[in-house]
Amino acid sequence: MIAERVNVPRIAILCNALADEARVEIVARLLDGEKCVCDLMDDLDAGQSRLSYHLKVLKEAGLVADRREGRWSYYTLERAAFVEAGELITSLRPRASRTLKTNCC
Amino acid sequence: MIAERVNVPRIAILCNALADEARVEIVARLLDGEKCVCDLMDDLDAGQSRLSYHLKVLKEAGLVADRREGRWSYYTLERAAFVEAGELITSLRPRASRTLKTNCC
DNA sequence: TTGACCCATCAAAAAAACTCGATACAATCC
DNA sequence: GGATTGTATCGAGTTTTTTTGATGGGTCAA
Repeated sequence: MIAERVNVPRIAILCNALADEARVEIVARLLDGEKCVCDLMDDLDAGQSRLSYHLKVLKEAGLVADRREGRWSYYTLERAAFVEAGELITSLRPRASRTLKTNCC
Repeated sequence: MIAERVNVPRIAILCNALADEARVEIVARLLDGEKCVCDLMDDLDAGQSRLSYHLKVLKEAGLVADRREGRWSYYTLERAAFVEAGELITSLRPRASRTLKTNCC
């Protein structure tokens, strides 16, 4: 049984956070570095409450962190969570098909 | 601009398919090898139409393939799609923080 | 203090996802 | 043939997610 070695709830949470195009867009924009909500409103053109909502989903999944400075909230990507997500996806990857010739001997 | 290098729609489709615990459970079970719907009904205990529905979502995302044999439909994981998913997640991973000391010199 | 600004949160509406039972269909068995 | 089995699909109902506009809190500048 390999199934037990899979962290099902965590995979679902992380993937759920990345299941919406708007949120993936946000992540893509944050690859350029820290941004405040108003920057993101310009980049994507989305309403403020909509962005706040999606940022909250990303934050609750642990994929982004926020920092307040005066009136602004700055968001950044949480690198560790993306590393984790990659590892969890890898845990779902079946080993190479046995129908392929082995390349030994 | 790094954002343009990210395949936003594909990430959303793949993650959406893995955003539901039932579907991740199915994938986890398929790690043990090909199974028919009735096998999965036993493993998870879920109704038949529910499983068909989730299998369809997984199939449309390209994560599983099916094969008909007589009355049975056998499902398997599509390794390539999981490799792709891992790469796409990696494309969202920010480079290591600049605040860490570089380990050169 | 007043007013402008950035943002989080709320309530309501709209849209999408999910579940369940029923039906349909093809393959097998008698 | 008729009955049974394994599965896909449909429709209705429910639940969850997403969007939108409104409200309010905190910050800053005049």
